Amino acid sequence: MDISEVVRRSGLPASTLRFYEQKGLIASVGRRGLHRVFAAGVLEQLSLIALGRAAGFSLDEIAAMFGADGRPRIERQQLLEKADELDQSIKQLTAMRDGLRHAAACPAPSHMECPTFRRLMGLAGAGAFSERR
Amino acid sequence: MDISEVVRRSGLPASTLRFYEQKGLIASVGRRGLHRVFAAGVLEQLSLIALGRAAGFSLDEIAAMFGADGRPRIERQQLLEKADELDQSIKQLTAMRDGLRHAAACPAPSHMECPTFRRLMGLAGAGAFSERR
DNA sequence: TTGCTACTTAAAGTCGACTTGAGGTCAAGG
DNA sequence: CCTTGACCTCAAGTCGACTTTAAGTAGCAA
Repeated sequence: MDISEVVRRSGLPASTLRFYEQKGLIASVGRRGLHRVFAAGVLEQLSLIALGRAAGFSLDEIAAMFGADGRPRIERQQLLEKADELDQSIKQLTAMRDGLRHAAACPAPSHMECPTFRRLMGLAGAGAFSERR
Repeated sequence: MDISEVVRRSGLPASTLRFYEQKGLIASVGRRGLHRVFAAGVLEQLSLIALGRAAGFSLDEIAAMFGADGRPRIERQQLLEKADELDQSIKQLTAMRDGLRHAAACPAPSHMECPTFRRLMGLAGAGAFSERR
């Protein structure tokens, strides 16, 4: 496959593919002239990268999950840790969502008079939501 | 209050306070010599900013929520829209968390042989989790 | 009055994940 | 054979939210 086919089948721009290759996340199997040639497996690798990104791993972390052979070797421990992080995020986002919905429905003239809103503000001010995103 | 007291009571570094002032998010009530003097209300404003950030609003969006007087005027509509966005995120994160937990527990020798994991990969590769974070 | 130190400014730097631009090469179709 | 346009490289730019640095000023204790 040449790069244009990978672009077509992955939906990613060519610049991203070159960037990923430079970072060591994917590899081309060789060149035809100057042009990169990719193996079909690169599409699966790209899906895995997308999954890792969506789960919140950095590109460097994802790079570390590929062995020298290009096959993934993912520690189950790492998945569990990330799942726990996601649990934290989900809890916070849920509290935030409920707070926002309450404030939107709250009859107080200004949000500043709504105790629910103020409680959420207090939490945020105290850093209860820091270290996320 | 001088800046050091705001630092102490808000937990934010002075550089952030100056940056927020420059962005128009907060305002000092004047100067004592060169030194900024802040009104007590700035602490509440900072909490509100922290809340906005935690909910996923950008600093520019938050700035737009303050009237010229410094009092917040927040559209209920905007809160509902953000709540809906959060719902989306929560759904995706939940799916991701469950998928990771499954993969961690899955007896398949490699994650690549786990159908649940592969399904999640497929979704990610197809962009099902794009436009988040 | 001196001197310490906390404050001030403006500009530049950081971080992650890419994108963009300038300038160059070459495989393939006519 | 020649043109075309898809591909190449390397460096620099972008975005958001700050932080850092360098150089300067002034409030307050002694």
